[in-house]
Amino acid sequence: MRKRRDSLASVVAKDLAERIERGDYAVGDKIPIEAQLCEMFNVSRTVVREAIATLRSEGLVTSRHGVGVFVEERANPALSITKEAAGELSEVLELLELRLGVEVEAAGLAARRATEDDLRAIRDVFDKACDLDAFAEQPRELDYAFHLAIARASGNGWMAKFMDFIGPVIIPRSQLLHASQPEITRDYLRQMVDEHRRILDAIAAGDAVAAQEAMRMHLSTSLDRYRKRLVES
Amino acid sequence: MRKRRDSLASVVAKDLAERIERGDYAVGDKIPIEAQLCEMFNVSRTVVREAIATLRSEGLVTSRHGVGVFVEERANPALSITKEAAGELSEVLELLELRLGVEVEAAGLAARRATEDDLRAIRDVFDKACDLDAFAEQPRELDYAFHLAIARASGNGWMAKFMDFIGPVIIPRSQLLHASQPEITRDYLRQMVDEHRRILDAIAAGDAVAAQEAMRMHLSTSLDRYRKRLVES
DNA sequence: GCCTCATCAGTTGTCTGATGACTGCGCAAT
DNA sequence: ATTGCGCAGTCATCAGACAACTGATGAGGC
Repeated sequence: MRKRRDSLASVVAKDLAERIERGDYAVGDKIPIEAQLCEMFNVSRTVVREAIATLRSEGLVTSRHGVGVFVEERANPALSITKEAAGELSEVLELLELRLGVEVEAAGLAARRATEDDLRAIRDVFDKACDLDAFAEQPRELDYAFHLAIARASGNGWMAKFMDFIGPVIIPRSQLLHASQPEITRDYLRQMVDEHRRILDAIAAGDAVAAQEAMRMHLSTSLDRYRKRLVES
Repeated sequence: MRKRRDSLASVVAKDLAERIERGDYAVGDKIPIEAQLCEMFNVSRTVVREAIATLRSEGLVTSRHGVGVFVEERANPALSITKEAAGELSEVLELLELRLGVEVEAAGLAARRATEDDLRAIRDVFDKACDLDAFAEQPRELDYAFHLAIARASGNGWMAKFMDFIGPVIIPRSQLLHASQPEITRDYLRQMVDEHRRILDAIAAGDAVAAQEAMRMHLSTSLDRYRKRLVES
């Protein structure tokens, strides 16, 4: 009985998207004209147009003025993180696992490819975090900056983009997430710096395997901390 | 003099998005009501509503019926693959590197967590590809299906989503990409089946390290094939 | 004093009808 | 055969009205 929850426009958009995905309308096909859609869904043109505006912004269709609306070959299934998903602790855990895979590889590539500039950038961030007081103030931000610098040093644009992508989740702003995060002690920070140093050294030495291992170790530790947190709650 | 190129709605949407990104309206703030926006941009309500529908679908704002439209904290810088990027061979290469990192991890997780059903699903796809004639007909599709099954077996939703995400690039439809792909010989298919078998066996045996290594080997091979192709062209 | 609930103003959601703008196609003129 | 024109189909935009929802205010009962 919760039909009021979703607006008509979004219902129509979802339905249309489904039909397109299902292949009812093939790529390149023209979908029914506005008037027909109005009749199909028993809604006004306003609603239909808003629904199509949504699909268009998602790249599922394109409108051609005076001609019609056509199904687009969608090359962007847009990997996106929704708030709800990011709110679930278990989802954050899974995201961390994904991140581990990517970053281990990034560390390996960085060891092979990092330029002098890349290394300097990584070292800069690392040095900043060596000051435990500064590190304690922005633990997540500095940690993230370190990892981002490595992703950049991998010379792989997608990895850098990927880190941008999950950044907002790693540095959570919502209270919910903060509450569910492990507490940060002085000892923990020291350990972090140590782990960072191992990664940095391996990359600087150009030892890809060692860099991968160090990164895996580092992320596994924080993954375990989260896991413990999860079973506690 | 290109004013006719973009629809009013998209112009308004872009402008509003810019203002939001720029911080004119802070997260949580209510943006001006529809009537005011109409006045600001000198457009009708239809246009404003379509623009807002776009922003909403992008997660930049949320509408609350009877209250207003509010700026969302957008946690999705939307990792998306654009057509142009996917067209560049070098970009495909980098995407493959990213994929390698994710899939190596997925294989390891699958070895630890795969259920009976998961294993059956992987084996089904593998068996299909064992018939070299069938494999030759849809080499990329079957290979992709195998990898997708493993990602699913990892028990990590994000990894499965990630594979969905890059699927369209791995199974390219555009002529451009096909032309730039390595040619597929009978020998190559046999080798693929062999590599797949190693991965499958390791996962079935629950040997995470072996699964990771097998997967890394498998993807490295195809990465090398692409690299060779790149220097040739 | 405090709680309950009806009412109201403000805002988004939906509907309707009309007009403008653009495209593709056929047809006529050359 | 080519060119140009007009027409029908379709999307884009406008204008106005009403419906539905929310949050705040204030009246009334306890």
